[in-house]
Amino acid sequence: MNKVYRKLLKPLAITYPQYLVMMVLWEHDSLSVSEIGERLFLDSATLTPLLKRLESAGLVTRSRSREDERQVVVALTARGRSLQARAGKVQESVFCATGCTAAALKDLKGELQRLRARLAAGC
Amino acid sequence: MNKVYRKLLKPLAITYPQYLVMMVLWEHDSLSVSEIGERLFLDSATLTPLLKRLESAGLVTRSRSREDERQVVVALTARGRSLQARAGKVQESVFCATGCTAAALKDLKGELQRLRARLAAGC
DNA sequence: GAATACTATATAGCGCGCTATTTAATTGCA
DNA sequence: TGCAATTAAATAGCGCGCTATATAGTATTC
Repeated sequence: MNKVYRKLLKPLAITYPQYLVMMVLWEHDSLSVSEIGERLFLDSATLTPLLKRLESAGLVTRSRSREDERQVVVALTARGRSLQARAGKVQESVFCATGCTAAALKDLKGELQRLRARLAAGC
Repeated sequence: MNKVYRKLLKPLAITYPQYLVMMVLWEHDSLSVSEIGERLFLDSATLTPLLKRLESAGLVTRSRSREDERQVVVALTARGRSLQARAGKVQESVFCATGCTAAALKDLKGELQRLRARLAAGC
C-alpha cells in the first residue's frame, strides 16, 4: 500500500502519511493538530514533526490559535492548495492498482474499520 | 493491530515484528535471513537489526553458513524455543479481540493477500 | 484569586520498514 | 584460470508511529 503510494507521490515530493494529512486539509482547509489527529488516528508526537516537514516544504502554515493558545492551527498555503490538482491522478491510479471494484473496496474498508473499532475496544 | 499485540507481548519483552520472526522460527527452527524475509515480506535491511536484538535477548543465534558463507543462519536457542509455550495465549487473545469468527478472519486474510498480490503486480 | 486539574502541543528516544549503497562470497562464462 | 556478474547480508540514513515525559495555556474548585 505504502509502496504503491510512494511511487505515485514521488513527483509530488511528499510521503503517504503527508498525503493523508493534505487530503484532510483539502477538505477542511484549516484544522488544529488534534483535529487532524482524530481523523487520521494519529497523535501530536507523530503529527508535529510531519507538519513541520510540510511547513518547510511550503505546503502548510502552523500558527498558534488566538482563542486558545494551546492549539496550533494548520492551514493550507496557495502551494498546498494547488497541489491538489496534481494529486488528482493518484487516487485513480491506486484504485486501478487494486484491481477491485468500487463496491468491493467499500466493503473491505468497512470490514477493516469495524475490525479496528473492535480491536480498540478490547476483548 | 500492532497496539493489541504490543500489550500482549509486553510480558515476553518482544515486539510484534520480533514475534512474527519467532513464529516463523518456531515452525522451522533454523532459517537463513532471506528465508525469513520471504515468509514475512521483509528484507535484510529490516531483519538484520531486528535479529541482532533477538540475538542479544538470547532468543536466537546468528552464524555464517558453512556451505555458503554469504548466508547467515538464524537458529532458536533453548530460551527461544521455551518462549513458545508462554506465547500460547497471545494468538488466542488476539483472536478474541477481533470479535470475528475464524471463517471471517480467514476470508479477510485471503482478501488482503490477494489485494497485496495485485498491488505488487502493478496496474 | 490562588492552587489544582485538565488540555493541546512538543520533545526524547526507540523499533520498524524502506531506498540506496557497500562488502564479501559464489557463480558463470570467455 | 581469471574476471565479470550475481547473490546475501550489512550499513547509512530517513520518515513514521509509538510511549513517556515536559511545557505551556486554560478551566475548575475552593
